Amino acid sequence: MADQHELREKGLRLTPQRELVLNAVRELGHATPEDIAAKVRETHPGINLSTVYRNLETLENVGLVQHTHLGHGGATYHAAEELTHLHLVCGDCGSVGDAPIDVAANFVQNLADDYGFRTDVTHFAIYGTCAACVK
Amino acid sequence: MADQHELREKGLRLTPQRELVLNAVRELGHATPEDIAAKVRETHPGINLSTVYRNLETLENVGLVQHTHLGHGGATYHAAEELTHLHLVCGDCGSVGDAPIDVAANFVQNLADDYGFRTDVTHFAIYGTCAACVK
DNA sequence: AAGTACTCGCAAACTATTTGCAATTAGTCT
DNA sequence: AGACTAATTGCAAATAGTTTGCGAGTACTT
Repeated sequence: MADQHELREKGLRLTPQRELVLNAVRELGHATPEDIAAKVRETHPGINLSTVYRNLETLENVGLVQHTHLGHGGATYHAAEELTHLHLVCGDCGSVGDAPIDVAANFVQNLADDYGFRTDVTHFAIYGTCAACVK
Repeated sequence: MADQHELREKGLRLTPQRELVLNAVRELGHATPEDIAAKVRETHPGINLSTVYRNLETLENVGLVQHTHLGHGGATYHAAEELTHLHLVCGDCGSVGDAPIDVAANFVQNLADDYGFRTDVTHFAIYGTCAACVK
């Protein structure tokens, strides 16, 4: 298992709980820690919420998952492989749409040229009003 | 006082506390509710933190202030008049830089054209690595 | 098979924010 | 100026989300 390799390199283990958390993140796409815990509990009811938090942190350090801020408060997690889109959060209806990173290419380039800032557009959501709510 | 007018229109009052909160937001630029409470307490020690929260909410409804998400968890508040720049948050050193909205004009236009999404670029921070930390 | 250090579950601690309620007060009316 | 009414305040307690200390358990190394 490839995941095991990423972990062992840093002296970490691939425990059943850790694997379950990772799989849940991969299945769910966008998910809060609570969502992930709920998913894992479907098959493994005993898992503790703090274990989910700790494993998300660990998996993020190793580079297997990443988190994004979609709204007020909670972060949501993604598998690192799937982080190829940015998030359009609608302030009116709360929906979360996706858009390919390309639409921001120009913007990212501007920031790099003018400010030397290397942007990660996927980390924070793009906030505004979706097409449905604009009308 | 112009502020009073905005408030009374909706049946709201301009109390000393509310005025202090608004002035603090204007002076501080970027500030968390805690920062604002601390500022207000310099001249008015008795003010309660929940009053600050309630007034920020009220002032936001009226349109005198707005909030932005700069980091994990906490929101930061700005006077509405000053919301003419976006925030570049560095994930390494935590610094917050500013950039004029213009650099995002192109990006915003893309989202409008392709997705009908009306973007508010100032609401969430732009996350990445600042020039100093890149090197 | 045994040892070591990483992990787990649990409960309690924390941080940030919100709410209920009784007392107070800004703005309106007379 | 004085009275009235609904908005607002302070306080304390509640809530939500996340983190931490600790003893028991266990994955991986040799």
